[in-house]
Amino acid sequence: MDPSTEEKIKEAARRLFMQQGFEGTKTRDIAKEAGINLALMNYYFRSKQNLFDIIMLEHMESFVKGIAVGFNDTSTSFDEKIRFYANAYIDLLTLQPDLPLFIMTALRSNPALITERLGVKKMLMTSHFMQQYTEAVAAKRFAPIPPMHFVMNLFGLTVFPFIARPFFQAMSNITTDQFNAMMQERKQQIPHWVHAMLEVRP
Amino acid sequence: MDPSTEEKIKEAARRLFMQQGFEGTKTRDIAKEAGINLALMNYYFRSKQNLFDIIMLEHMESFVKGIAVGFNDTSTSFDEKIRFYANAYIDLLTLQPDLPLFIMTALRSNPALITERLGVKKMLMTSHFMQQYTEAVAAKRFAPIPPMHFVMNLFGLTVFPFIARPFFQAMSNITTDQFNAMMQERKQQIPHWVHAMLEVRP
DNA sequence: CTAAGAATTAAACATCTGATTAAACAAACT
DNA sequence: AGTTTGTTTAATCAGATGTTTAATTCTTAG
Repeated sequence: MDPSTEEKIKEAARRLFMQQGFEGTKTRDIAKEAGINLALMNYYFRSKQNLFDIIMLEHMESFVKGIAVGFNDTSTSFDEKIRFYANAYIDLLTLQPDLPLFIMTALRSNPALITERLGVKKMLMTSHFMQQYTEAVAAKRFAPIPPMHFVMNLFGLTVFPFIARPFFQAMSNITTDQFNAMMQERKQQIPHWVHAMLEVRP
Repeated sequence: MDPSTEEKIKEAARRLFMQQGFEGTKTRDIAKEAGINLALMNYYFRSKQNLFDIIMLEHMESFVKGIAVGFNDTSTSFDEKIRFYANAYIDLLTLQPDLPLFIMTALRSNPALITERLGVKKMLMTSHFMQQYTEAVAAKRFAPIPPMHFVMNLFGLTVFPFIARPFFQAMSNITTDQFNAMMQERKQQIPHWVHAMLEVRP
């Protein structure tokens, strides 16, 4: 069955907003991409801004949830959580490589979005994963790296290659397939690298 | 002495393009921010696109040069180069925190820019720094991490916190001053972390 | 079947936007 | 002085852009 008009608009808008941003995407582009009449965008979503907000919030949720999935599973070890995270998140980003840049650009013009709508702080900083981390630091099994630095490192190792992909592709002349293959390798390596950092003695 | 009209336009455009992107910045915004008549933008720079290209290339140069400065100094050791890089680059990004997002957004819509205009590959991948790296790997002093993964890790640890700053600030409720203080700490830590990763045995 | 409601369309609208023009003004030169 | 060259200004233009309207077509409940 064909997707509904409403869904066709959303799909087209997702693609275009993701690639070209809010101002770079024109209502007529959305209509053309969705194969619908221009007026239907306003009929179903009232305004371009409203459509953008809806899509933005959905993406932000999947971006944050994509990180946090598995972080509150009390049955897994710290190492298992890192392995699970790297796997799941690199899969997500391989399917939606423009997601981080889209989110960060939107947050630049409206930093309050993430504070208001989502319990990011609670979801991540008070997660079982971070509890395990701080316990291990307290027990001196890990180097005393402040939690926020640790989180920056973990996310940076995972997300940054996708944000700077054009840059890295220019540096190494690799195809997108080869790039994706590298990201698969990182699934295995990131847990090792993170583990090594946690052994650092001050 | 007052900056020239041409320079006033450039300064205003730099600020606005950086914060709001190309389409988000209107020619009338630039004129107002620069305190000049609307027509002068076209008089000095012919078109908004041309002005953007000029600014973009300047920023891209400082972004890439900012990385590569010190990478070809044959008198310094590998460790010294990493320490120098972390220091210099975090200083640069503290002064221009929106630079990476600006560059990456522009590269998304025009990935060829970086290939055409700048010898990134040569500047980084064939640098003295990377030679030292591959030699150390060959001599089994470092773990056999492919150079591109190593570069992704090094840049990711440095640049990603600036790109995702709104995200991290929401997570930890810190002020911009506190964030900058954390970045200063990373100057010291990143060399240690990178070093630890290079000890990983497969 | 048919009337009411929902969905779709082409056209129009008001405003915005990048760029140009012609005139006014200023500075430098002879 | 007057002339030329470069700079600035207000007004204007043509096209783009987000949204609305009124008419038309499609669906569906009675």
